[in-house]
Amino acid sequence: MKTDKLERLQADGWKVGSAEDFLQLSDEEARLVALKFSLISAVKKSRIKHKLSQIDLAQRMKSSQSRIAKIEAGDSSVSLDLIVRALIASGATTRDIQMAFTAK
Amino acid sequence: MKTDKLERLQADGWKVGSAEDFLQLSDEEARLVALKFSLISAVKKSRIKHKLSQIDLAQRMKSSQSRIAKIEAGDSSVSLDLIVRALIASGATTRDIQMAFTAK
DNA sequence: TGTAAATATGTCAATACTGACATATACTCG
DNA sequence: CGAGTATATGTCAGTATTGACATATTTACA
Repeated sequence: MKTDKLERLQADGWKVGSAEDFLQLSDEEARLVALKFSLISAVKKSRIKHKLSQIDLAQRMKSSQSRIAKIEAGDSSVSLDLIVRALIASGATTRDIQMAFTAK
Repeated sequence: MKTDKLERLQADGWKVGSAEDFLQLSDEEARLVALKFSLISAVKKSRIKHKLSQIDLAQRMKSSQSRIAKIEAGDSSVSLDLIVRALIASGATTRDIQMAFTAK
């Protein structure tokens, strides 16, 4: 992973610790972060595909527009639960979710 | 889903609301719950497969034995984040995780 | 049987996540 | 250029989730 991306992650509040820690970041942590970003990307794609605005999606899942924006922005305050909820509510099929999990 | 299972879910703190609500439970909610349980099952399988005790797994992911027990018991206080962390820390491969999604 | 290891259950203070709100910025089109 | 719509950002009080701990129960096996 490139240094500028690392800096962005840190600036966004992701607890990656120091650069040294990050480079030694356990495979487990790295995989979890990668998984989250993969699902986030799938949320945005699915929402657009189904022609839903952030407000539409927020209403479907009883959340708020600002929270959908935070999900798609990769805000560190967003849980995996919420990401998957959004993905499901956006109309993604089980196969879509599976592929998001599989994608590197 | 059978009534006794519904009662167990409610007793365990899952917010499924009344029986009527549950029967009308949105497909979204049902899919999320199903996904969680599928992943939980995968955690237990993977931990056993890799010959790890709950204490071993807890140490790997810097959690505690009691929390691992709660994960595997399907405790409603456990987040999807923690379940996936456990799955990854237990040694499950990306393919294992994918299969957990595929499993009904 | 006994007993050591593993797993389960209950609690709680600390922390993380939440929806809601206000407001700012960006994007369409006329 | 506006005006309307969509998305982004910052904040916060309420709620959910956390690791840790004590303790109970189950399991494995001599």
